[in-house]
Amino acid sequence: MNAGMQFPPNVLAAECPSRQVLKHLTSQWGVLVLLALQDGTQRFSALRRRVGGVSERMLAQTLQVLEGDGLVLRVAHQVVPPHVDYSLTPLGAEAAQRVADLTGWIEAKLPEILAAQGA
Amino acid sequence: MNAGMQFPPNVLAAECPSRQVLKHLTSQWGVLVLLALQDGTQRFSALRRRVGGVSERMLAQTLQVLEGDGLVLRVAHQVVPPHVDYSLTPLGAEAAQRVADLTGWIEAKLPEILAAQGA
DNA sequence: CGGTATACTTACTAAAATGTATGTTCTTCC
DNA sequence: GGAAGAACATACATTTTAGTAAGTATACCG
Repeated sequence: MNAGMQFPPNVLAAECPSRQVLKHLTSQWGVLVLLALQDGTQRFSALRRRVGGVSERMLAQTLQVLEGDGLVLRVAHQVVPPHVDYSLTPLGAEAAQRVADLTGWIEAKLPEILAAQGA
Repeated sequence: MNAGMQFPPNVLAAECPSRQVLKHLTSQWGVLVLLALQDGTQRFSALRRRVGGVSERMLAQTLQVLEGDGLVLRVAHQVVPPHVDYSLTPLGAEAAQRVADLTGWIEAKLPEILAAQGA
């Protein structure tokens, strides 16, 4: 439907829109937020505590991007002080699974990788 | 062994060394190079053509980082003009598989994601 | 009453990633 | 002879990403 789009999608092609999605999913904070959300619905401040080192600004931005891709669901309860719940959409859960596979592998193989770095 | 290291490794912890590896693997060009190398040994210029949009500078830098993590093997034949072969190490092949799972998923679900973006 | 917590936004700054252009060294092709 | 190709390194400019600080409205706790 789109002008620059090609079939099938191919991330190795510079102009393919999948490239943008890839960037979102593999962004530093995108990966970690997806991972954190695997534990279930959480609110902003809880996520911030869970994802080590993320700033409020980056967390907010990352959540907006992921929401824009349909991976994260944002539910704001109209109360004061604010209460907002974030969770994975079904699509987001699938993505989170692949991301978790990758991070899980890294954690498991870290000793080997660290050893290779030393060499 | 390392000072700041913790057990078990946890990417959600800001100080964990797995964070660095994650950044290497999920870097824009890191992902695509790993993917491209799944097709087997290739030389620099071939990789450059295969990975759409990568500059010589970025490709060289990315390959060095991946080599440093023990994921990519670099073999230089001492001839002129230069001939250098790049391939995945066994460790790199495992990583590439997870990365390919993720990118494969993105390519497959791209229509859904694009639809979500429109909404 | 003063401090804390909530979920952000906005403005400004700093750091990191990336691109562009150029040089290298020699060989093959027209 | 001049151009192109190989696999980079290096210097410089630009873009993207990220961090810091401050502001917002209100309610609860002591």
